[in-house]
Amino acid sequence: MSQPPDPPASAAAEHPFTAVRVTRSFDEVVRQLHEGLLSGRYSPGDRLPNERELGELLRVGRSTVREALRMLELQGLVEVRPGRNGGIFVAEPSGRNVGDALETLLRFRPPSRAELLEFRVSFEGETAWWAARRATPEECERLLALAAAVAEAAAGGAWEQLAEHDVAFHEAVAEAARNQVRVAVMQAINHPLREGVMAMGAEADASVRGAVADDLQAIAEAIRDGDSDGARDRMREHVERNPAFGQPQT
Amino acid sequence: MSQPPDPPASAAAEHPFTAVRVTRSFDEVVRQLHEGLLSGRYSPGDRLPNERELGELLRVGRSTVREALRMLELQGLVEVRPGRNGGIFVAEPSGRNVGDALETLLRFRPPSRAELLEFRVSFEGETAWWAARRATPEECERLLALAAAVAEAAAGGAWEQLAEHDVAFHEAVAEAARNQVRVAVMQAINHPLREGVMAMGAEADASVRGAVADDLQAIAEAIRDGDSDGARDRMREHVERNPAFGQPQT
DNA sequence: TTGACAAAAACATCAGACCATAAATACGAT
DNA sequence: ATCGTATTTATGGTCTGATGTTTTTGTCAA
Repeated sequence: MSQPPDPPASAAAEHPFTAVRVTRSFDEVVRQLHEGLLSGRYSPGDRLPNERELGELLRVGRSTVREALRMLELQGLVEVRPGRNGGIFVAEPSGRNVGDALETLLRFRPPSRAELLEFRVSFEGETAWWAARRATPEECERLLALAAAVAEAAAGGAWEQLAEHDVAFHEAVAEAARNQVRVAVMQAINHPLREGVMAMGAEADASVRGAVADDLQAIAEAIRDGDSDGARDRMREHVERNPAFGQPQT
Repeated sequence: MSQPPDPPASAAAEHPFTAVRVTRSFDEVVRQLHEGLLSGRYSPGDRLPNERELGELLRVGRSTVREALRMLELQGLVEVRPGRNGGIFVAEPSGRNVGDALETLLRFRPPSRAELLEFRVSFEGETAWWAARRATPEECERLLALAAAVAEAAAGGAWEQLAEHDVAFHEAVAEAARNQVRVAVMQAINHPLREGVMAMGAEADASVRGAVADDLQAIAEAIRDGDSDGARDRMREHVERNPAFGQPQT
């Protein structure tokens, strides 16, 4: 987004000068593609002109287009597929990429795990509070089903599925809270968390695993009963007991 | 990050199969550069081999290296400078890029103003709470100075500066809360907010403008006094009174 | 000392070729 | 007709070499 205009960013704030920055042409291509995607002329799944055509339209070389596409791809705005009937497709924006960015940051600045936990305790607690006030009966049912699925996976030792359902549960809570911002943030912090959950599962003993499922069940019930304070407190305890963030190594 | 392994992502979760995905070579280059940067052999500011040399080392063409570099650059891991004595430099990882990613997402899935406001009330309130417990004397001084700057700008009708300082104040609170995740989220929600603040300034009458400055002053004082509950409540009131969110159009 | 100009080192861009992939199509045997 | 295989074709993936642009450094003369 605002990268080209102000690279120094947090630098001095007293001089009215800003670093001269000549726009590289692939940055301009990125900008134009962003505008095109925002214009509403495309829907997720639509195919954009291919690389060669884009180059002609924008009057730039193919490699320039490709460098821009790599950025769009990393931002999760397009998906590129090779082969006949392949091409450049508009993607469904999701918190996924924010999560990837956060994951990268945490990989390169590991000390912030405690910070992430601290944030999650308050954020997820609040989210549960709102979910308890807004969840529809269908959503409550889904939450209970997911809690049950986690219990089953824990009993069966299926770590992968346990992680999958646990993440789904947290995201479902955010959706029940009816707030896109929360959904985005939840997706962002849950993706990097996921491997951590799996790593934990492999080590944790049965009591811990059972506790996870019990926690989720209690949260789901509180949300169903509209007990917002209870949902918040139980979620906070759950997150605190299960930081679930393993070493984000390769 | 985890992009290459599972493009379908949220698809079926019952089969143990994962989509076959041939690794493009620039993805491999990204992976190796990540490893190299994580290895600890480089410090921020160090210069990596130039594009041609990297291509030779990794046995790939220069365009492949460049596509990888665009991604590293977007992730905030390297900085590329042209010219003699230019090259590829290791960057200091920061929450900035997470903020950019979140900003991109919000640009493409604009949340309603109500949703953003609701999130901000709780998020910024909590942030102020932590700031009151952790701010150093220098940070408190900076907060008070920023509040004063806002008051001055409001009195003088300098909307641009008012917005600038207001945003800086909120980010300074996040920094005082000593949590990178909060800083990243704050940066993310403040960027789209900024234009909104300016739009508001042009319309608001003097009393509103003065109230903004008073709010910030009160918040800064509560943080200085270590009154965490007071800081949180005042911040919540401030945000509620000043949603300040224009249309996030181009 | 100053200014103008040339040289050098790096990224930026382009054009074109060729490879790899995956779907569509054609074709031939059953 | 149906199935399986081969060919075609549209697309992205990669490499190469040439050329442009930007920035710093060096040089030389006024």
